[in-house]
Amino acid sequence: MDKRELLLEAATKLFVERGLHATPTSAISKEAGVSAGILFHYFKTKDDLIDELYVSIKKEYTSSIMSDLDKIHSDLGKLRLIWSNSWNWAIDNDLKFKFLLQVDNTSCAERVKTHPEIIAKYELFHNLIQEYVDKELIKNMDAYFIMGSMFGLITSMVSYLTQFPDKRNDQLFIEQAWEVFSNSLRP
Amino acid sequence: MDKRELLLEAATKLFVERGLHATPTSAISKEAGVSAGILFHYFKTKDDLIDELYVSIKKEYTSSIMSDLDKIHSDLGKLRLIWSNSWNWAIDNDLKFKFLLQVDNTSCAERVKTHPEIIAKYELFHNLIQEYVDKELIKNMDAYFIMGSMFGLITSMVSYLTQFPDKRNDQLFIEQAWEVFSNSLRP
DNA sequence: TTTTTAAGTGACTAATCACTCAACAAAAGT
DNA sequence: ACTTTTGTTGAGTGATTAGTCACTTAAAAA
Repeated sequence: MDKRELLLEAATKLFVERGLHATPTSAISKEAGVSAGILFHYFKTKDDLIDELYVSIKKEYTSSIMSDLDKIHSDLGKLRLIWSNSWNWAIDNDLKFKFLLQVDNTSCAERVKTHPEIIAKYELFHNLIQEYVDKELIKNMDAYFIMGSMFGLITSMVSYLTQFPDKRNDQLFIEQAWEVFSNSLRP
Repeated sequence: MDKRELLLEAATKLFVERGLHATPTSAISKEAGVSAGILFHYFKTKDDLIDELYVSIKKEYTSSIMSDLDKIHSDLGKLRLIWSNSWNWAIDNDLKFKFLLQVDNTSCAERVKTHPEIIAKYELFHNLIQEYVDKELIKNMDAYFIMGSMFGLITSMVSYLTQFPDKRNDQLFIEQAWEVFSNSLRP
């Protein structure tokens, strides 16, 4: 078992449960079942661990929302796939998603948001949105604003589905939620 | 000058700048220009300070978004006022808003979300939304889902306006943003 | 085989932290 | 005037924490 990975997993769990400020490194290594010292072999400092964890989860998220797009050929179909990819990933990885929410609005996210690989993924997403704007499939506004609105709606949907898990398989609900989302972007 | 208030203000600033986990109580009292001990005269513990800060800001926010509603008589006008109240408050109080974002997704928000005064404000808001749903002014979905969508969109709009401040007075932008919002709720 | 490099341990430490407390100052009561 | 209550200080304390280090084990490289 990769101890680095064990540490990242343990950190995710504890950070979400207790918050960054209430999770000592000793608790992380204990939860991971490894020695206290090894954490500082893989990560220079605690902040370094937080940064790397944030980057790796952000990468995973941004990758997963763009997956299987090539299998869909209609334009709105692609948008709907991104939408469902997003909330599906968030629900399947709720600890990771909660960690993202917690750190996204934090100063330590600033340190990290410039990471080239993450910027690249966002550019990809941005270009796709811009394409839709150009094709007049969605409202003619700044693509970054539209991306933000998407994330805002997806985040609130995920929070709702976390609170009411039985809605996850409620096709009527899913369809209505999609309508809320797609109506908001309609030109 | 009320030292309790000075402490809360200093805490807001530092928590947003450095994060909860990197802000010692000593830094808070220093920033507030008061002695280290007085913090524990007004707040039992550091967590208590965080809780009280969160509650007071949340109260202020929930109050302000519902203000002046009685001056408006058309239904959609009221909804639009809530919408603009929200992002105006968030922009005028960006530190406080950032603090809310940071703590909202945290385990320590759980401790506090049950606060009766906050629940009361949300009930008020919830009832208004439910009224709109009943009048078929907005989509027939669970009012809590709709509230969540509203907050999601408002949050993303505020983030955007924080990044591009010159858009704040761009009437075309404001109007389009309102359309995004109101379209999303259209029945 | 021998040497070098990397992975891993856990007791240890220096620094930091949340929080206390004895002393004092200023109102507020009486 | 005197007493009580409340606000305020900052040095001090014990506990906790991030991070180190001397050392062990394992695996590559030479």
